[in-house]
Amino acid sequence: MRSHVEPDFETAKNVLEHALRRRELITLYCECMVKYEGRAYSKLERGERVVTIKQDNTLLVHKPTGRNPINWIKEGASIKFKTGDALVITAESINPREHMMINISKVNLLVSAELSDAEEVSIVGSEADMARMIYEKPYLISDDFKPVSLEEQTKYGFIDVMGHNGKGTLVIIECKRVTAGLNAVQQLRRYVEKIKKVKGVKKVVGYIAAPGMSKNAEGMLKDWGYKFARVEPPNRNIVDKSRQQKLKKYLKSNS
Amino acid sequence: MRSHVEPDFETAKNVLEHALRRRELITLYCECMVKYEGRAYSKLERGERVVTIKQDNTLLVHKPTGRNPINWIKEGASIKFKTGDALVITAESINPREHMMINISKVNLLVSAELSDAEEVSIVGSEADMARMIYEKPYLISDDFKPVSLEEQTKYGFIDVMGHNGKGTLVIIECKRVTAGLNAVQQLRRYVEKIKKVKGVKKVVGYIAAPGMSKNAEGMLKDWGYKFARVEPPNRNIVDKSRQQKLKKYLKSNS
DNA sequence: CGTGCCAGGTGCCTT
DNA sequence: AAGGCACTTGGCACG
Repeated sequence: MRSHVEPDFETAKNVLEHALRRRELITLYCECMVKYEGRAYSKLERGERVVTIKQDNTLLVHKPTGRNPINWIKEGASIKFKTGDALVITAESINPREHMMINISKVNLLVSAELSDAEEVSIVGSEADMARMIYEKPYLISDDFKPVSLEEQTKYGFIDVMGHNGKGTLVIIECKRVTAGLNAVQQLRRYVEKIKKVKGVKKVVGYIAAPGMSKNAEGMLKDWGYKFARVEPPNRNIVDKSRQQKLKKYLKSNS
Repeated sequence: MRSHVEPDFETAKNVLEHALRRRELITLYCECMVKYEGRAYSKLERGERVVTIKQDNTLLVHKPTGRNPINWIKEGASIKFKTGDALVITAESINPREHMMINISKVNLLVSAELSDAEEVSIVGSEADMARMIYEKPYLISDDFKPVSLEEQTKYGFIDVMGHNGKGTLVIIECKRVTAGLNAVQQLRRYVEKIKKVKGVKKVVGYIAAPGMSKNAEGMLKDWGYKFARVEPPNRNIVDKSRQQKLKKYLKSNS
């Protein structure tokens, strides 16, 4: 655990190089200018930001607001430091071929430490979870739906849930965990058409299973003769409702 | 600029509340456990991470590696701190209804500062830039292409470049800055069909303009009678090549 | 590797 | 607010 307040460039460079070698996670509060070239080209004029170098050499530049880094370079970059009129950090990666340059005119704070974290996050509520739920509770689609397979691979993509109805007609289901749009319908169509061709059958029933559909998407769905089943993804928004009501009032009164 | 090494929970809570009120950017190196519920449900067991609270109350939890936060809550969350056996941070937001809880068993480092950054990043090489380039250099598509409009809005999406050929037939171009896939072709198809209907014409020429196409996408393109024009997005990979060669060797020798 | 596609996608813009 | 879509998308799984 190292912490340096307003170090000069030479000190900062030494600390940074040491921390990078030791694979420490580095956080840098600084005034900087950033240039990026690679998959695109970008320039960010001087301002105060937080630069992070992670233990896999991921490099992030964060503005004081916003969820996403304003500039970044992915893991495995080659990172170097130079001093002169400024402290300059360069990061370079191949595949994709990219280069980033951070010109730092003032280092306000520099901290670093090695973090140990073996845990992976576990998430419930993905599209796969939704498909599984439908497989287990086929009545969510219709009374006569009999699921047969999950996440079947085809050349045109993979089909979330497949099965048949009472009359032996194939049924294909495309799940979306959020409102389904035009894209979802076209995806469904691709699968239906492909399956028709491959299996040599004339009729295949196609379903969109989602919490909702956009209006245009619904129109397209009808045009092509597919169906919609309203299904909520599992474990969505189980946040306590009364607490949320109180929060709503609170935020309102403070705005 | 405040920096606290291994503060006790009570101190940390006070500092955090003060920093939050002052809208400072907070960085916290700590050992923590994270639970999230809202659009999905997730749990992350105890480990060492960096927690960031940005000046708009964006909350990020970063693992020691990887580009993206492992947990987050977007700007405008209501953030609170509690102490007891642990230091607990809760963040709550409505729309979407979400809740996050960070249970901190050890605070290794706590820093905060108010950052000032008025600059916006400027990016060159987007799809829009590509469309503009084609508009100015129509020969990139074909010798007889005459562009007329850019980013035309339609109900079924917006069309990157539109124009006609020498014979007065409408030409629609869908740009992709990376290899075009099945989705791109279906997008193009949607626009072509829509335009045919709206303008009441039988023939519309459709183009994909991209640096490349996937094999399946190419097949689909041919099936539907559309065309492909190989176009590189502007300013892509202008990184010095000889320097990259050296880097490649360097990384190889160090692996 | 490329190809396809989900993501707690995010962010932007337009109706 | 809803919808459509690009993104230096990122990330994974499968051929």
